[in-house]
Amino acid sequence: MTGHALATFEPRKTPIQARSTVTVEAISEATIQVLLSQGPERLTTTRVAERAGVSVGTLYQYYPNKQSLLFAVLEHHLNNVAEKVEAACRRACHKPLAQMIQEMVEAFVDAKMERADISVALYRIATDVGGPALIKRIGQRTRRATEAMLQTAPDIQSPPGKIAIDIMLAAMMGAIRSLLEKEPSSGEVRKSKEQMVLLCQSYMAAVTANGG
Amino acid sequence: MTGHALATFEPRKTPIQARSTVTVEAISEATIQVLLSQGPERLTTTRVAERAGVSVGTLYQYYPNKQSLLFAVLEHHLNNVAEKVEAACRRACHKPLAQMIQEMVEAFVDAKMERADISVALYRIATDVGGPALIKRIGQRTRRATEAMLQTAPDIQSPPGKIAIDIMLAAMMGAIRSLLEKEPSSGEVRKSKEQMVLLCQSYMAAVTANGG
DNA sequence: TCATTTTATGAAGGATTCTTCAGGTTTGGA
DNA sequence: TCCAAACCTGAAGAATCCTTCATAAAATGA
Repeated sequence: MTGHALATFEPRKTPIQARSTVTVEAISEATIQVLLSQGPERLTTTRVAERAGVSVGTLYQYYPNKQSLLFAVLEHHLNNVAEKVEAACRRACHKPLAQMIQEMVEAFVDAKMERADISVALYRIATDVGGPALIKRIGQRTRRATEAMLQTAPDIQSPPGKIAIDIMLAAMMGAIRSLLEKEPSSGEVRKSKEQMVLLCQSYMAAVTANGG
Repeated sequence: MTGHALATFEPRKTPIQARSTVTVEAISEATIQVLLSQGPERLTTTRVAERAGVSVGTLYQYYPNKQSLLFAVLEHHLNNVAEKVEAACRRACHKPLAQMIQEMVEAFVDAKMERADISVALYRIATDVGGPALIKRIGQRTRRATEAMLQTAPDIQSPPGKIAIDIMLAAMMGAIRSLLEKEPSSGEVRKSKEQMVLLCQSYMAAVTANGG
C-alpha cells in the first residue's frame, strides 16, 4: 500500500459497472478542463461535477475529498510519463551516449506533449498537499532509469555523478515546462526538442570526458 | 503605467509615516511565511494579518484584494532577480564566452538563493492570475540582457539563436528550482552551481561553434 | 420477474473566506 | 496645546465552498 499519510487520498470506491467507469473518467477529464479554464482557485467539486455532467454526490462516491481528486489526476499523468521514459531508457541501453540521450529526451518530451493540456493544468496543482512527495517519488524513478542506462554506455570515460544526472533532468524539465506554457506549434516543438537533445548531449559529453 | 488589466493589483494607498512602512513590510513578510507554513490553499488575508500582528482592515488599506498582495510580493522578488542578472550581464560584456556564462549563471543562482524561502514560497502562487504574464515579462528582460551580452563575445563563430538562449535560460531555471526545493546545504549549492555553469557553457559552446 | 447491489441525485448543514465600514488611536506640525 | 491627516481595529455581511445523507433510479443475475 501507499502508507498512512496518503490514506485520505485513496479512492473511496472502485467502479464495477460500465457506466461508473465512464463517470470516473468524465470526472477526471472535467477536472483538467476546469483547472485550465478557471484556475486552481476556482476549482470546485461542484463545478467539476457539473462539467462532468454528474452531481456532486456522485463525485464523492469515488473520491473521499477534493484533494484526492487532484492527487489522482496528477498521479496518473506522472506515472504515464515515468513509464514511457523508463521504457525508452531500457531500449537505449548499450547504445552510444549521444543516442541514449536523444531517445530519453525525446521520450520525455513526447510523453508530456501527448496531452499538453494535462501537463499544463497539473503545473498549477503540483505544489499542493501530496504533490511534492509524489513528484519526488516519480523523479527518483526517472533518475534511476537514466542512471542505469548511462552505466551501459560503451563510449564514456567515467560515468556521470548523481548530481550531474539530477542537473540534466531538472534542466530538461525546466525547458519542457517553458515550452509547454507557450502553447507551441508543432514546428516549434520539433526545434525545441532538437535543442534540448543537444543541451543534454553537450553536458553529458562534458561530464563524462574527464573525472565527472 | 502597467495597463488596465493590472488595475486591480495596484496598491491602494502608499505609506507615508514610518509606522505604516513597517506595517506593509510586516505584511509582505507574513505573506511569505504563511505561504510556506500553510500553503496557498490556506493563505487567508486574516491569517496573514494575524501573523503580521495587525488587523485585516489594515491589510486592506494597502492592498485592494488578496491577489494584489500576492502579486506585489511576486513582482518585488522577480524584479530584484532580474536587476541582478542584468547587472551581471553588463559587467560580463566583451569577456570570453565561458566567463560570460559563468557570471550570468552565478548571479542568477545567488539572487535566488539570497532569499531561498521567498523563491520557494512564490513557486506556489506563480500560476495564479497575473503571475504568468509577470513571469513572461521578466523572462523577456533577462533574455534580452543575455542576448545583448552574448553578442559582445569575442570568441564565438556565430551568435546563438533566440531559441538556444530561451532553452538555456529555461533549463537553468529548472535546475535552480529543483535545487531550491530540496533545501540544500551550502556545499550542495556550490556543487550544483558549478554544474549549472558547466551545463550552460557546454551548450553555448555547441551552438556557437557551427551554424547556430 | 424480483431482490440485491451498484450507481446517481441535489438540497442543506456547517465551516471558511473576502471585504467593508463605522468608529477609534496615533502622529506631525502649527 | 490642538487639529487634521494618517493609521488602525475587528465585528459582521455576503458569498462560496466542502461534504453528507436520505432518497431514487438503474443494472445484475437467479
